[in-house]
Amino acid sequence: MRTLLDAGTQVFASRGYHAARVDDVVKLARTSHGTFYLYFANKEDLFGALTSEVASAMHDLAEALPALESGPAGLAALREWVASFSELYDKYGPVIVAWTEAEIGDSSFGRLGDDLISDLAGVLVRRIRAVEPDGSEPDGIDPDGIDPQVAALALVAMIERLHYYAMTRQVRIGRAEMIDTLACVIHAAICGPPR
Amino acid sequence: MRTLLDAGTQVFASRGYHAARVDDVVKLARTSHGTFYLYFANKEDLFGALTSEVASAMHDLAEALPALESGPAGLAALREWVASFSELYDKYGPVIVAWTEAEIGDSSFGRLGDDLISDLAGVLVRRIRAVEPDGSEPDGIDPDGIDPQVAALALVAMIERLHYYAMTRQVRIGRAEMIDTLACVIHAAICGPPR
Amino acid sequence: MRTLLDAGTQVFASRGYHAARVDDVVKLARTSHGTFYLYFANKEDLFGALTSEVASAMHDLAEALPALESGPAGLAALREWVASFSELYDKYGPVIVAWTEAEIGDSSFGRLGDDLISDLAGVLVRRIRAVEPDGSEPDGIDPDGIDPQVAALALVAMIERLHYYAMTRQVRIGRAEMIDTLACVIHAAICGPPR
Amino acid sequence: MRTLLDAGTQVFASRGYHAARVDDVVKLARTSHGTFYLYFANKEDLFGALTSEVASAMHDLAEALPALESGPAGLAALREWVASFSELYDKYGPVIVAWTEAEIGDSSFGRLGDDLISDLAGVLVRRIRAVEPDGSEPDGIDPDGIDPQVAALALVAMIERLHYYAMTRQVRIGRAEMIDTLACVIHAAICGPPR
DNA sequence: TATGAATGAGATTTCATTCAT
DNA sequence: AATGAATGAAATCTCATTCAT
Repeated sequence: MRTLLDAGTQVFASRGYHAARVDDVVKLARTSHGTFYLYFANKEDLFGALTSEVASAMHDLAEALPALESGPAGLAALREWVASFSELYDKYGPVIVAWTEAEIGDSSFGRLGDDLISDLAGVLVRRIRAVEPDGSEPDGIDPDGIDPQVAALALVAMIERLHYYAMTRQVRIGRAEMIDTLACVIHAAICGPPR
Repeated sequence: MRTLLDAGTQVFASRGYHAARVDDVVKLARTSHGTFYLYFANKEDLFGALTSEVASAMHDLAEALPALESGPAGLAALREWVASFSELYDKYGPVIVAWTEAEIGDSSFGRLGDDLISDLAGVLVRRIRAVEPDGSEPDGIDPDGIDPQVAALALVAMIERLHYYAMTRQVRIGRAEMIDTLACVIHAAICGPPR
Repeated sequence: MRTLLDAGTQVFASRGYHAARVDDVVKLARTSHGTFYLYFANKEDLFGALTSEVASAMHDLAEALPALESGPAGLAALREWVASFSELYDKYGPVIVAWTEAEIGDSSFGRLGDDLISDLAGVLVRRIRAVEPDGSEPDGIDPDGIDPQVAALALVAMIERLHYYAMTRQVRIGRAEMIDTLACVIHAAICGPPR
Repeated sequence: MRTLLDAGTQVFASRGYHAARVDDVVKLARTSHGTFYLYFANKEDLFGALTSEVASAMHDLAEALPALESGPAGLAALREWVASFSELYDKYGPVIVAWTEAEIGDSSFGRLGDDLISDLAGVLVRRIRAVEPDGSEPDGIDPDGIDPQVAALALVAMIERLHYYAMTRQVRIGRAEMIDTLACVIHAAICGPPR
């Protein structure tokens, strides 16, 4: 069972969801087809088990997003959070990558992916609004015509996709540089530039 | 031929590369299997034709990225460019989405996807450097520890992925809001905030 | 297609519906699995094609059941009809036999089998009632407590099952004897004994 | 053991022999696969135990078939016997039904089914012959060209199959009507009509 | 050029049976 | 005696590709 989950993670990571065969998983787990179908109804079921694990970890991480404050302290807190995101991505990256692939052309996974992104974006929107609770002029995001919802989604997109690039592309991106860059861009976008 | 390319675009868009069947393409194009293999060596070949079309359009767009200048004029120019990106994504988005799926676990496609992203990021890096040619203090991206390469990749990630969200998610994102937001965040990140 | 139907008939006849494998059909038809699934969705589909052919032939035969008259002329007409039933059973027997097996534990076939029997019994009931249109004392079926519906069903049961025995058992039953016997028993049951 | 036999009866009844899974039996009996194979060599073995139980009960019933006498007394005795058949069918019907399915295309079961029918028909033939021991003109079955063997088989077919219809079809057949009808038709066929 | 029926390799799925505990 | 996880042979089904017309 655990063996199958682990084997599944590896196979999905290396071949992607669609190209992965139950046979690959079974061989890697050094077990039989019969055993596989004893624990999982099919490939999708195994994948679902993997993704829901990730989804809940991500949900917890989203909740942990700190209040966004101007100044070095706020930036440091944000950098800390981005670092934990990276750590999570290290652990679950392969599954997330396969997930982004699996959901294409298959709505049953699309739902999950949606939830994960929306979740994170939703928390971010609340943090953005908290920056300017009195309607005062914000330094960061230009108030004219910019929807915090869209901004949040854009920032989430950046975080997710840069990690994806880092994991899948041969372009080598340093861990620290990635975290610093993300934290700075997000902080600048929301709280305005360092003064 | 053109019919097959169009049908291919639609099919790859709705089912993804792996789940797409030659049969689907052929039926949509109202032609036969025989004809398909007359023009394309195989499924991959058709897909290659589609992606290289996208790749060259994207390459041209990357080259058209304007010089990044502070102030409203620079922002307006950038917004213009983001708008053309959106337009291109309207046309080629489905292929790009299928591409991101196809390349996972298949190095023959990985190369192309890499090129597209690297291309855009490369041009962006040159534009970022141009902002501060004399090594003077930049207002935007914090000079301490931030690699322009990584920043460029992060911004490209944001652009690409937000468009992807807008295309595939039920989350409705307004076209204008998306363009404004991307332009503002990029501009703020590189040139500093509007003063 | 025709080859597959014929091969199907043979295979269902020799191995029964449940034990029949698509592979058997394909081998006998000297074609491939691919071809099989080109014409039929699955084993059930092929079987459905076979049974509906039988069902319509049986329906026509039921309609041809003659009016039941006392005396040698009535008996002769009945014998004629039973003979046509036998002929039909010669042709479709294997399918009917498989059908009676297939419907067990599978309601989707039960429906068809039901229709066939009900059809025949329904016509027979009308013929029985016609024998005694004025409510006069019938010579055959005892009027006290005997439902013509049940009697009709009983006779249909006898016809069907005796043919089944003749086809599947090693007990050798002569064709002529079978027809004579059935005609006599039915005639006696409905019209009374020969005088 | 008894639990397994009972569970087997239910499962074979509802799904038929071929579609029945050992797993179904084991689950219904609230025991394990291991235990199943402790008592039975395999699925067929369990089925064999069930059918031989039926076969011996049927054999006893066949022997109990009364002498066939003309007149109300003979009819009453016959009705009594048909009633006991019905009772037995109530108990063993499901197994018999599964049996008729199992034997198709599988000679190892065919033997048993044959025996049961032949048994009953054999006794019936002796009873028919007893009606006319001196070769005198019988009132019932027309002596010209009718083989008592075939007639016996036909009547057995009717009895068996009508009970089958009653058990498996939605056509509602009243218990009393069924017994009356069968007794009357058999009696009329063999002993001639009531005078 | 164009067709589409046919192919068959390869993937998925089932389930009777075994065996270590 | 009893268990039930594990097995793997055998069945079902799919679809990219070919080829005779």
